[in-house]
Amino acid sequence: MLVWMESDLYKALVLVRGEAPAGCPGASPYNGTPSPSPQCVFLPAICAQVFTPGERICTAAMRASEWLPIKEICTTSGTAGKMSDRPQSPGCQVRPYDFSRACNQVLDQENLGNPSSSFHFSPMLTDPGLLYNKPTYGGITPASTQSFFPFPHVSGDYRGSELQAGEFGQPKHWYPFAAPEYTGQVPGVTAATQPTNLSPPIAQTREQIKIPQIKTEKDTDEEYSTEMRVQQYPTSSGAMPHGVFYPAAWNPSLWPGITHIPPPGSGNQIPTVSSTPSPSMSPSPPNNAAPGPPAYFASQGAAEPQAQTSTRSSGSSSGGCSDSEEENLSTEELEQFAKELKHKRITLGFTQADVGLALGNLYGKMFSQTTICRFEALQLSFKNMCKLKPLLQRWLDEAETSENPQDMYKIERVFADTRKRKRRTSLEGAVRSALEAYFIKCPKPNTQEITHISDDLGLERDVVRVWFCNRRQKGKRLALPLDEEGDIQYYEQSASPLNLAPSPISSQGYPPSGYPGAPPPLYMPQLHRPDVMKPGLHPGLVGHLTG
DNA sequence: ATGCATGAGGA
DNA sequence: CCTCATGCATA
Repeated sequence: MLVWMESDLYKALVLVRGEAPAGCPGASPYNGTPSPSPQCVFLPAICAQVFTPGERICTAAMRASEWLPIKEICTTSGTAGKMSDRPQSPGCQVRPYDFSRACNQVLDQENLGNPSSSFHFSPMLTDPGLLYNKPTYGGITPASTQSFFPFPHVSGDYRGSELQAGEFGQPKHWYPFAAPEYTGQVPGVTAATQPTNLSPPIAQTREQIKIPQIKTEKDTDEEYSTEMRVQQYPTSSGAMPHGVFYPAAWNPSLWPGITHIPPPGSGNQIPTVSSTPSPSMSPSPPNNAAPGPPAYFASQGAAEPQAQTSTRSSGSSSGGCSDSEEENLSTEELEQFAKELKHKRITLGFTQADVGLALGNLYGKMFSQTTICRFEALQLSFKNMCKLKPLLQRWLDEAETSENPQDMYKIERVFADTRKRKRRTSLEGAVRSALEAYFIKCPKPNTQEITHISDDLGLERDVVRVWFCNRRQKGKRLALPLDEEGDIQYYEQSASPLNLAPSPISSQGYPPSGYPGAPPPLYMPQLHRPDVMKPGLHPGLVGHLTG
């Protein structure tokens, strides 16, 4: 573990939340004291209060890449209340990995192709030795540190050049460095290469769309974006982008009988997650923000229709995830883990995107912020959760113990996005409502029906088709545990060809009175709830299903 | 955080 | 064509 002196903690701190609390003397980020990096600032000891135990700081005595966890000095969490994952204020970021992690590696890796400006600030690693002289890693030299990771490399076999288009061909947004304007949501690419994002302000896309209500984001009309983008990827293989590593072990089994086994005595007691800011096992403040009630584990059944309709609360998830890596998981375990992950991640100062990236670095298979987000929010299928959990678990373990968490991120890579992606269609409220209405009537329209709908709403068939696909998928994710919601309504799949009655929109200008902008209903495969619903229930019933 | 999209794999 | 996993782009 880390070896550090308490005194250091009082010497310098990082503005974890981007800002020091009001009334904190000398809270100014750059109050004259030299800081190891733009993100490390000196603050009076008194300011230690802004930190919460577990958070990481960088003392002046350390190097930019060395971050230590705050222990007891912080008992309050002044700003911990509601922080966003990403520090917003420039220069006050908590991105432990920022410099060092990049520089060390990037530089010696052939990554140079990209004269990305980001690389140029040199990380004051004047004395690298300091960074790696910890007992734990004794012997490791700075050089070797670059891609080292204590744990087993799941992917001894990076499929290096595999460069799967699917994974790497897309523009990824990722700001490994403390770019001043790191906005948090990873807007784009490094400034250096900020591409054409500058898409022409306008254009007329309407033409392709019959209805004015439909608009496409980013009006570039004709062409889908083809711009080149810079991608920053971790890489431990120099020239090789990370291959996508798929552990052969991923042996997704079908849906496990969803379980809800409250392991009574198990040390792993899991608090009831749903309702309250559950107590977290971690030492930090209660800000755990588990979004809503874990809403899934309910009907992912598609894969296994008849399996567990009303289960979800029984036996252990044997068969759950037959993944060599992970034992059988119960929903509780997953929920618990998700919360833990989120909490610790935030505590450690990592963003969801960071985690996804780190996984790529560690296992060769990276994930997007979206995926991590969904994982934390339990919005992935059970199977998927099971699959990801082991990876995240290991990341977490590593992040917690590593003294150089930055190492979890490495370099940046440049990728040219060659794929064209269809402009995202933005459906207007009324159209969405109409689709919802149709969905209620028929969650799974056939080709004809789709055509009908698309004609009716003036949408492209494909848009409609995809919408339904996504809607169904969403329905599954949103499915709430039956038990909990009691009367959740499940819309039955219209068995017969939709009598696509009147178009909610075109015929009436608005969704049928039945579902005025009704929130998405829950979609349940017929097999699950054969009898429960009938189209046309009132919106109120399904209202709670969507956020 | 989430809407729309892509693509693999499966009928 | 669907489901499912996943992600870009955006709210």
